[in-house]
Amino acid sequence: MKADFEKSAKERIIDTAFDLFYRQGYFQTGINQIIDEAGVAKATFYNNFKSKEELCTEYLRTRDKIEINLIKNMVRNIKDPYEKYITITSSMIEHMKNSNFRGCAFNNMAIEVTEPDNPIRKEVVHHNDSFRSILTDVVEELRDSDKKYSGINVNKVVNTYFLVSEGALLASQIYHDTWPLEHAVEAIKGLIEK
Amino acid sequence: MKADFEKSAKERIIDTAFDLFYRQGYFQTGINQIIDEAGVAKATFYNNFKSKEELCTEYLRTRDKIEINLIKNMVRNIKDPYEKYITITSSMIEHMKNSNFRGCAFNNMAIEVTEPDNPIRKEVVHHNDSFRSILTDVVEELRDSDKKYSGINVNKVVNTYFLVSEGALLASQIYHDTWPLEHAVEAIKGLIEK
DNA sequence: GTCTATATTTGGATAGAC
DNA sequence: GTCTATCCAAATATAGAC
Repeated sequence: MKADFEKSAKERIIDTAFDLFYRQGYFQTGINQIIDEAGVAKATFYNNFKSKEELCTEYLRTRDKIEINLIKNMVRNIKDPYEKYITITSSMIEHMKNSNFRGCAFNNMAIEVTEPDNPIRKEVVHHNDSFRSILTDVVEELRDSDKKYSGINVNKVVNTYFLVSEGALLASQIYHDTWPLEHAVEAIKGLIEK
Repeated sequence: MKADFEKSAKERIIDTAFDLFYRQGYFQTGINQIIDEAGVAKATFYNNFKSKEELCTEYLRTRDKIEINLIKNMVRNIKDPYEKYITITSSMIEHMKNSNFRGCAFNNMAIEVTEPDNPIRKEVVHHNDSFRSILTDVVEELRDSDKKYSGINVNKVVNTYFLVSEGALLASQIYHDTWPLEHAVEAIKGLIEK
């Protein structure tokens, strides 16, 4: 990780957006605050980004790379397929505590930006697709790991897992509490017990 | 339903907020647009509401009454307990199509308004509690309706049902498609089949 | 209670000097 | 490329006449 003074103006702007868009939301964060905290002049901002919207899509692409890599590394570092399956959801509990229960940066953004065809929303869909793809790999590996899991219908389990985890992340944000995620862990255990 | 010209200024303002806050979002809807479309003067607005935030809480209280009544009436008008259980989620499919996939007005609002202690968020939590309460009634009635359902663990089913339906509503909004809700219907059927 | 007019701040975005 | 200064529109909210 570079120190701040080693970073280009563009990197500092994206770093700042990373924090502010997530914590405060998109429409509650103005360009003026971003350039103040990034320590750049306004003209420098518009020299690097043609608009606030373009900054947002670049920010989301950066965040997607980071978060997807984090999940992939986490999955790679766990040997037991069942533990992989559980940890994808259980690890969200600590994440929510650390982020003051701000939930999913991507889904939050899609809810704020209401127009379905906005480029920002395409990044959000892409991130959800990537997450579902990881889920599919993990559930397939689980199914093939032991005879007792051989009856798993991968698509059905992945779809329900996805809905439960998204719902739990959202409910945890609404209630400012971890109970929805704790219940989600129990629910996804139940998905493969039939 | 009163005609527009019969309504007070306050009623017309809330009607307008009802439409605009949902369709455009809270921070993308300004007071100026609201008073224009409601056909009232700005001073009339501030004579009836002390701030935009107060309008929002009153709007949410109005919407909560309407939506909770709709669900309660729907449940009341269905005789079969299993059909009640299913329809709570399946009816959301048409709702999403009709609203251009804008999802849940309450959860959207809580995501936009980031401060956990904001009065607006208390209305959102209250609405979710009311929905969970209806779910509990419906699942209890299902459990008591037939011996084959007697093994249902009401709390577990309600919690998972809640997460699946919230997740499906959100995913349907993100993907601008009904598939998450269609899958959710299948998933909640599975919850009581064990 | 409802109007017009305005105060004040902030939004996103640009011009022109260096 | 980075700076200061500025433009213009829109935001929330208020004052004062009728």
